[in-house]
Amino acid sequence: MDQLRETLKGHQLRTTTCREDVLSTFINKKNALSHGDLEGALGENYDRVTIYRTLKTFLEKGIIHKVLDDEGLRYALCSHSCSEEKHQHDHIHFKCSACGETNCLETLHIPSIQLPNGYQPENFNLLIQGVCPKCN
Amino acid sequence: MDQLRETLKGHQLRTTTCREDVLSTFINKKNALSHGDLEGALGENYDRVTIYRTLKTFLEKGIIHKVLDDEGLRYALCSHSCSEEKHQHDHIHFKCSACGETNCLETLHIPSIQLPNGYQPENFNLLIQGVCPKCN
DNA sequence: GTTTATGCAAATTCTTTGCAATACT
DNA sequence: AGTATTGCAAAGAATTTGCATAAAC
Repeated sequence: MDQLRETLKGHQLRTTTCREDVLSTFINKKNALSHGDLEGALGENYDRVTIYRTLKTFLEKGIIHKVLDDEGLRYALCSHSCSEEKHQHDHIHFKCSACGETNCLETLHIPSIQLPNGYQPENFNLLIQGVCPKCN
Repeated sequence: MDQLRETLKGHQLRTTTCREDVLSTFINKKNALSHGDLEGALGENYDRVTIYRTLKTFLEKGIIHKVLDDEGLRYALCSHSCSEEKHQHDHIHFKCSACGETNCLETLHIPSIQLPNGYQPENFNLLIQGVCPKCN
């Protein structure tokens, strides 16, 4: 896929098979993935450590972002044009208590909230837990 | 403090010095605390494992709840009357990027959000990152 | 040819489990 | 006395680091 190479180049990253595979896994399964999920998906192809480092690199370059819930840490693709400098910061994640999947609801945004005096908000992160359409 | 004993009894827990100390640490420092924070605060008085178990117990009994941000897992006191059965589920947490503290904004609640069809929400968890009044 | 990424081994850190001794009611 | 909690040791996960080899540009 040249799509993948483009994305990597666009973030000043060398094209390697591991990075391509990790990236395409995120694109195919559209939900948030943990390190373990990736390890499972990519089988024995890559070292555990390499996956850790790939995730770290992708985070730093703004290709993915962290998603947290009660169970732990996951990662998901940044929607459009995040980079090292600029990040999109208005995420709503939905975690299904039935199937366990976590997805970004990109079309929604978080309504503005009146904070008490002195609080200077910079970004918002909403996690909603419940039952998703597939399991409903 | 008899206040502490009352709280523990109220949740069907035996009074032990470790539980009292953990609970009073949460009450004194009013922000969210990680396992490591508690270990630091309580010094060498208790075993690391005991603190893990105390946190787990407090969680189960509804004395504390989990707070998540980019850095990881923390815990904070439940506002009023959470119990094993009933939990209050509408948290807004504010994490200060300057001092690193995370606090519950208990007086606020999350505005209702129109989810796409099929999503059945059960609880909401909003993390706002920015600068808190103390650091502003 | 130079720089960057990978794999392997090993070190750290985080969290859980089993069990005997201790403390609580 | 009877039951729940603690501490210690040890096991098991999760994550990080160093360094030599291999791959990308």
